[in-house]
Amino acid sequence: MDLVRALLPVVVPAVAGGCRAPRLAGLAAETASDIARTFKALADPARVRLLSIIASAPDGEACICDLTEPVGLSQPTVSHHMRLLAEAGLVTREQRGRWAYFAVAPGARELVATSTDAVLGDL
Amino acid sequence: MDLVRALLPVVVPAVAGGCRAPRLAGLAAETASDIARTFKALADPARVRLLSIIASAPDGEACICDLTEPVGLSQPTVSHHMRLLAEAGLVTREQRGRWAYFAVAPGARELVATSTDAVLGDL
DNA sequence: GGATCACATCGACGTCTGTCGATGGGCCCA
DNA sequence: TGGGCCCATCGACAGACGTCGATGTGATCC
Repeated sequence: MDLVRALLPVVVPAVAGGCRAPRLAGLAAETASDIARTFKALADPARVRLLSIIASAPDGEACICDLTEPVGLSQPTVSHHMRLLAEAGLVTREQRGRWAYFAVAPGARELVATSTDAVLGDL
Repeated sequence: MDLVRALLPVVVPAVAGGCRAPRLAGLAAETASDIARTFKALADPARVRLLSIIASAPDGEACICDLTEPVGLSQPTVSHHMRLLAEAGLVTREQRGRWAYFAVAPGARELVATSTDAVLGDL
């Protein structure tokens, strides 16, 4: 039997030898996937830059053609990233004439904050 | 010339037709990569679960053998994920005897918060 | 000292993801 | 009505990523 672990203040089955996990539990698999999806949207340098550009824009919004050049990516690629950000609920998309204007979603900051709390615990 | 965009309160070169980007600027490429690296560590369901398990553990720490079963992954895979979380500065690793104990890093929550502020603006 | 245990590393494999050029669909202006 | 512009979608491709079994490395126990 292992003395070190036996002294730990957790309920451990009295089995000799080996590591007996104290049945720890965390987030459910589905919940974890939802949270990961939010962070995944922020897990790419291009999307981080795109989001920061929009957030710091004078009007708080920008269209694809405003974003292509600053990030140095092709138009389809920028469009693809914006789609992911929109699907994650981090930006909103508004079609005005030929242009598609993107703005940081109202609940974006809170979405990240609550996700963080869900993982780390909101104590 | 496009009337809609010409009325926008941004300095736009007087060029006829086409989208003339108002030279928007956001985070630097290197800064964006650093931030994305933090979020990337949280962009996987398995790592989200692992982190939440550790955060909710009675002692605030857990070893690999405590984590393998709850997430339903092999030991090498869990070890791999913990390595990534540690490299991201989200968890700390402490070797005690045969076991490696992982705990949520002291500055984990702040790391995510400051990263979020850097992207969305800390207004 | 030999057996056992916890963990890290390695090599391999399938899948996901970021990127591009080409193309198509709307909208606007002349 | 025709042409030009913005944007989304498609198909393709390289690279990154998650996962596993097998193996190596220390530390512990008998």
